[in-house]
Amino acid sequence: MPRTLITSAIPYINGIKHLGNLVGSQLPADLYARYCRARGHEVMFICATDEHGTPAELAAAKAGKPVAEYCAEMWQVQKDLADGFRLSFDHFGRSSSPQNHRLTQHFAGRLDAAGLIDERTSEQVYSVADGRFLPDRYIEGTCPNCGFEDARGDQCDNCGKLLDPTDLIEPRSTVSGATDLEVRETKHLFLRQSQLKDRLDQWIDSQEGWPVLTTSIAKKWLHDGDGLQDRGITRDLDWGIPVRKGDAPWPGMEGKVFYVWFDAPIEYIAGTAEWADATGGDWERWWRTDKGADDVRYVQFMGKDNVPFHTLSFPATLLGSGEPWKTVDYLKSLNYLNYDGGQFSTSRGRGVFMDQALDVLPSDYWRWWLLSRAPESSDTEFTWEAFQTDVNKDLADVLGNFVSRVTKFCRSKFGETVPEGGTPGAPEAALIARLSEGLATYERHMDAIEIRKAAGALRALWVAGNEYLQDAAPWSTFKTEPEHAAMQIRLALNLIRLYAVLSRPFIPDAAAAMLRAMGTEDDGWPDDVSAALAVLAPGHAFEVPEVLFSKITDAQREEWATRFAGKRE
RNA sequence: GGCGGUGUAGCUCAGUUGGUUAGAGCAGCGGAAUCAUAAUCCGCGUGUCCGGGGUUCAAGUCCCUGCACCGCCA
Repeated sequence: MPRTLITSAIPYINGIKHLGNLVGSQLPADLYARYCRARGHEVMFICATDEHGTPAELAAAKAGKPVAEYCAEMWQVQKDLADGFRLSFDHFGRSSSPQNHRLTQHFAGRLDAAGLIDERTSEQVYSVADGRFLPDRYIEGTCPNCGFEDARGDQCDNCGKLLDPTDLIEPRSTVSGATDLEVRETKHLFLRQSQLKDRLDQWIDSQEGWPVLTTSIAKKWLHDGDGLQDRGITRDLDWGIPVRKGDAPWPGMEGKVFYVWFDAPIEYIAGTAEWADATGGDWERWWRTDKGADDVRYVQFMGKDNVPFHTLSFPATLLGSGEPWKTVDYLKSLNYLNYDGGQFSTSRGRGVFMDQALDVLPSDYWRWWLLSRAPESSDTEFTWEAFQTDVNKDLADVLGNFVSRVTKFCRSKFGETVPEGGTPGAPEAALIARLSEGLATYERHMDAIEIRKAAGALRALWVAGNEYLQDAAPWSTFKTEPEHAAMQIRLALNLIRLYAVLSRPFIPDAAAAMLRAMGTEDDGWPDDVSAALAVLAPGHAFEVPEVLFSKITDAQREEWATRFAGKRE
């Protein structure tokens, strides 16, 4: 049995994610996980919240809560939303877990033992009133270049000039507004990625068939300018994983934590360990090639902004450890989803956020639209007009109506059982041939994680059913040859079950409703279309389901377009 | 400023390693059917493939250059 390890980029703890974030990693990862399971793979699908760092601390402070409490609450919020979108994680972990503490410290210790860690001293701005060092962008002041009063320590938003925090006139902390800032020396650990440049380069060259987007980004970072830069992996913060060398203290690094980008990807492994601790499973057989993971295929999903960390930083950690860790085999990166001519904006509340989306429509609507229009080769655009017409057409008209017309016709002519009689002929053979070919196409695209193409292939299968029905015209044959009509409609009823099975990765709820209506639990992936279309035998009872997808009206569309146009607090 | 991406039918986008008359879905127009959520099915596209050079027997597909939009970085 093939074994597939799947991870989705882990969403930051701070706030609810929008649809662009969702379609960038979690949703396509879920599609693939569901597909692999349906094809009989042993699947481990891991996601988590990314909880460390300054933004989390500040968000907690704003909410008036201890950061640990804030994170625990927001984890639950994100978990519930993930459930709402039917994201089928085997485990949804937390980067703040004890497992991740242990593993992160372990990796740091190994990297140090391999001579890949440097201690370097630098100067950073310290806020006496806040009792902490401030990252550059949390310092504001007057721009020395243009006089803009709210320039940040890294750059002036008004004139665009790049700044050093010490350039600012009358600098202040954005955390507290304090002005008693001073420059202090501080020591940090650096991962010597530059030492691993050639190994990483080779490793990337050895990968087959990665998307151009992925390799071009990685190659750029490897070869651009002075090449791959060493990276600071610690910070002067309270909230995070304490710097330790494995189980031992790290002299001189007391009170410091690992940088969020060092510990976040390690949470993929730690999340699996969390799963193991919760279920009694074995996480090492997914991650250690010396302990059973050598036959695992590991696939990662992420937005394009995360590519450097997954092609370089995280592999540097794994390879640099000198231990036989499983590295990614295929990395699926996605572009951005834009919202109606601009970007989604968390701060301005522009666009649709996960909670709002579920508020407005069932998850299948979103899953289908986002996946079937996934931003694979370029950024893509969400508009309410497109969403309405696409969803109404694909889901309500083509698939939903097929289920309706078949079940209702059968009920009125034969009752709510699969009718018997009649003999399939050439049109039925042609349909099966066409479906077999279409199924192969669908599988090929899904195997390759070509999401839009897979959605198109699936839709084509739905269309094939409508075309068959149109040509077969059981409403017409029923008048003269009722047995022939019975055969035709029996085939059509079986098509509903087949569609449920094949569509399930995209629209799990609707698929479950279809199976329920067909009165069957047989959801096995079809090896043979002909056999799959004979599962529901004559005499088998079914029910006419509720309308699977009601249509989005113009009034709804207009209301939503207005509601989500922007300015949420 | 540096880097990367994008620019293909009204709209959203496909177009493999350059190779027959450039495609899909939606929208639009015409028709068939009436089982169905007025849903379905069939037919219909003379597009400067952003502009300009170049390489080639052959370029949307490679090279140079210009323009436009987007993003990232310092």
